[in-house]
Amino acid sequence: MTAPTLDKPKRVTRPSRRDDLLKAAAECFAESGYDAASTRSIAARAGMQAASLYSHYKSKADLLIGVHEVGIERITQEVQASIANDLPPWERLEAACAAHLRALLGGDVFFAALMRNVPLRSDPAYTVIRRLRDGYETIFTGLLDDLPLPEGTDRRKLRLMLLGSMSWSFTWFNPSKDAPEDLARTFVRFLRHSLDPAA
Amino acid sequence: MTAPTLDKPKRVTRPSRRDDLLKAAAECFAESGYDAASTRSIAARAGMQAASLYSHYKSKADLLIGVHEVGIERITQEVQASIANDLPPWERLEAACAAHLRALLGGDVFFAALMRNVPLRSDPAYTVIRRLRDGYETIFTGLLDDLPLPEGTDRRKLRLMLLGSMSWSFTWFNPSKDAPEDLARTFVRFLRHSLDPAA
Amino acid sequence: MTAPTLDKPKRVTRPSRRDDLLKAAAECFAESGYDAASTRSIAARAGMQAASLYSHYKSKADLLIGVHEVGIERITQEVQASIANDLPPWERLEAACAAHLRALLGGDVFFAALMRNVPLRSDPAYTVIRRLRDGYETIFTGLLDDLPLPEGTDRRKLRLMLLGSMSWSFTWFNPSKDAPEDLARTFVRFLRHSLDPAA
Amino acid sequence: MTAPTLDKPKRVTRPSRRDDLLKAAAECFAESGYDAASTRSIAARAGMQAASLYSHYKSKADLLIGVHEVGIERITQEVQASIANDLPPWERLEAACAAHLRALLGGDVFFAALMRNVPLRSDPAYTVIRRLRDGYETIFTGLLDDLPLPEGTDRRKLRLMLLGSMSWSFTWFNPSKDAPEDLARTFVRFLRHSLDPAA
DNA sequence: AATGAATGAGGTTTCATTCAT
DNA sequence: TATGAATGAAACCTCATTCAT
Repeated sequence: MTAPTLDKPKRVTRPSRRDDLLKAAAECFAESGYDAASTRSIAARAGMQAASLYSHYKSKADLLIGVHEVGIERITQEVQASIANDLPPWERLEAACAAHLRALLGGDVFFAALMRNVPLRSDPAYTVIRRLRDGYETIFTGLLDDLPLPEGTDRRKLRLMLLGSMSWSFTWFNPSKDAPEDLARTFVRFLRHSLDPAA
Repeated sequence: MTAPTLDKPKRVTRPSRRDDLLKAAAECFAESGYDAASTRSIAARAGMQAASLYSHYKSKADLLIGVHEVGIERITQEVQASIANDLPPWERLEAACAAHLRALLGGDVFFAALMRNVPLRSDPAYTVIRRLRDGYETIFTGLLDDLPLPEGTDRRKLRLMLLGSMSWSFTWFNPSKDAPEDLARTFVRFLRHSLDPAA
Repeated sequence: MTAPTLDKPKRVTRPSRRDDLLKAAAECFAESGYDAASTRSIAARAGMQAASLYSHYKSKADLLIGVHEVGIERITQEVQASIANDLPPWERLEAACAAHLRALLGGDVFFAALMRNVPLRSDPAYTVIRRLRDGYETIFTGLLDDLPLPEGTDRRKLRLMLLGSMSWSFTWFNPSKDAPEDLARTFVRFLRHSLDPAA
Repeated sequence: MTAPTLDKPKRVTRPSRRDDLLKAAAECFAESGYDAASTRSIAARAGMQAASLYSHYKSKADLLIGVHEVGIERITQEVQASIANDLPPWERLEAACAAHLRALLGGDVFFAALMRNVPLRSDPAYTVIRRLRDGYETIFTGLLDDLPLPEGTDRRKLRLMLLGSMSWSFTWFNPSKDAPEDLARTFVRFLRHSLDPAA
C-alpha cells in the first residue's frame, strides 16, 4: 500500500510532560523553598492540575529528589568538561571552581533549587540527596589530591573551606558586581599564595 | 507589725514569658526551619496557648526577627570579647573566628536558628534581618582592615570567603570529628601562609 | 447479554454538589448574616468538609456572589412572568409588585439571603452585586416609564420609594398578619390615588 | 483662708471616657457592621485597650444597645423639635420626614450605626432594640392619626410604607444627587396627591 | 478606671494527597 | 495521562472575654 502515515510524531519530540514538571518544580523550589512551594503552584506552572502531578511523581519529596538528580548531573558534567585538559593542578582547580560558580550563580533554576534546599540530617530525604552531593564533591577531592601541598596539610578541611566559601557566595552574589570566574580566581589564589607579607 | 519586705520576688524570678517564648521559637526555627515550625508548636514549647503568643509578638515573622536580634546581639558580644586584647592582627582574626565558630557550632539554638533561616532577597523580612547581619559582619571588616596584606588584595572578597566557609561549616560540622577552634586556626592559616610550595 | 442501558443515572440524580453548596450557603447567609455564617457551617449543611467548599468556590465572598446571582435570576424570572400579559400599566405594576413581594417574603432562602446581605459601598463585593441588583431593578424602571404620570413627576424617586418600601417590609413582615399580594395592592394604590381628601 | 484651689476641673468637663467609647463603637458599627467590628478596634478608636472597655460596658452587645439608645434619643428629639409648631397635618408630616431623613442621611455615625444594624427576630438583642425603635415610630403613628384620610385607609400600612422608603434610602442615597428635604417633600407628595391622571 | 497577659473557641484558607472517572 | 472533587489535618491568626494587678 502507501507509505506508512507519520502521524503522532509528537510522542517522539515531546515525550516529557515529566520534564516540564521537573523544571516547574525547580523554579518553585528555587523561588520559595521546598516548604513554601505548593504542589498546586508547581503543577500550575507546568500547565496541569495538582492531581496530575501524581501521575508522574509519587510525592512532593520525590520531585525534590528529581530536581537534585538533574541538577547534580548537570553540574557534574559542566565541571568535568572544564577539567578535561592538561592544565597544571592549581590551574585545573581554578577552572573547576570557575565552572562550579558559573553554574551556581548563573541563574539556572536547578542549581538555585539545590542551594536553597540543602537537607539537614533530620530530613528524611537527607540520605539520598547527600549521596548525590557527595558523589559530585568527589571531583574536588580528586583535584585537591593532585595538588602539591605542604606536608601535613589537611586536605579535607581545605576542600570544605573552598566549597563552603563558594556555596555561601550564593547568598551574597550580585551579578552586577562580581563575575563567577573572577571569584574563582581570587578564592584559589588566596589559598595558593601567602597573604602574610611577613611569612 | 514589722516593716513590709520590699521585694516583689515574682518580678525577679519570672521576668518574662516573652523570653521563654523567644527561646521556644529559636528552638523550633532551628529544628524545623521557619516554614515548618508551627505557631502552635512554639507556643506549646513555651507552655502557653498559640493565641497567647500574639500578646507578645504580632506575627510569626516578628518572632523570627526577635530571634535574630537576640542571636546577633549575643554573637556580637562573644566575638567582641574575644578580640578585646593586644594580640597581633592575624592572631586576633583567628581568635574572632574561633569565637564565631564556637557560637555557631556550639549548639546554641539562637545561632542555629539564624543559620537555618537566612532570608533571601525575596523574603519580606530580608531587609531588617540583613541589616542586623551586616552590623555584625562589620567586626570582621575591621579585623581585615588591620591585617597587613599584599598590595591589591581584595579585602571584601577575603572577608566573604572566610565568613562563607565558616557559615557553611554549619551544614557539615560534626562535633565528634572537629573542634571549632581547630577549624578557625586551620582556615586562617590556609589564607595566611602559602599552600603552593613552588611559590 | 442484552444491550447495555444507555443512561448514566448519577449524572441526572446528583448533578451538582455545587447546587447543594449554594443552597446551604443561602440558608446560612439568610439565617445568620454573611459575617456570622461560618464556612464550616455552610459546608456541614451541604454535607461536606469545609475544605471541599473550595473545590467549587474560591472564597466565602464568591459564595455570596453566587447566591446573589441565583436569587436575582430567579426573582427576575418570576417578576417577568407576572407581567407577560396585556394588563393596563398600573395593574401591571401592581402585578410586578405582588410577584416581587411574594418572592421576597415567601420564605425562599435565596431572597432572604439577598435581603440580609445588601453590600454597602465599602464592601469589596459591592460593585459586582450592585450590578446584579441594578439589572433587576431595570424591570421596574420600564414599568414606571409605561405609567401615565402627571407632568414633572420624578420617576426615579418614585421607583426608589416603591422599591424601598417593599424591601423594608422584609424587616417587619409577619405572614400571619399580611399577605404579599395585599401589600402590593395597598402600596400601589397609595401612590396611584390621592390620599388627601382636600385635593 | 484663701479661695479654694480650682485644680482638677477636668473631672467636671470631661467626665466621660464612657462617651468616647460609645462614639467609637458607633463609628465602628457604622463602618463595619456589628459582627465585623472588633472590640479591639472600638477600644483603639477610643484610645484604650480592649480590656478597659469592660470597665464601662459588660459586653459588646451592651455597647450596641447603648449606641441605639443614644441614636434613638437623639433622632427622637430632632424629629419632635421639627413638629413643635402649628403647621397643618400634611405639612407637619413632611417636616417630620425631613428631620428624619436629615438625621439618617446626614452622616451622624449613631444613625448610620442604627441603620446598618437592624436586629432580626432571631437576634438576642432584638427585643430591647425593637422596643426603642417602636417608641420612636410612635411619633409617626401620631402624625398619621392627625391626617384627614379617606375612609378605610390602612394607616398602619401607610406608616410602614413611608418609613420603609425612608429607611431604604440609606442604601442608595448620594448626597451629591439628592437632598434629604427634597426627598421628604417628594415622598410625602407622592402619597398625598393622586399620581393617576385618570383618577 | 485601666491594663497586659492569657485563654478557648473558632475564623478562613491552604496543604499534600487520594480516588473514581 | 489527566482531572475535578473531595478529604483530614493543620496552617496563621482574631475573637470576645477574664483576671490579677
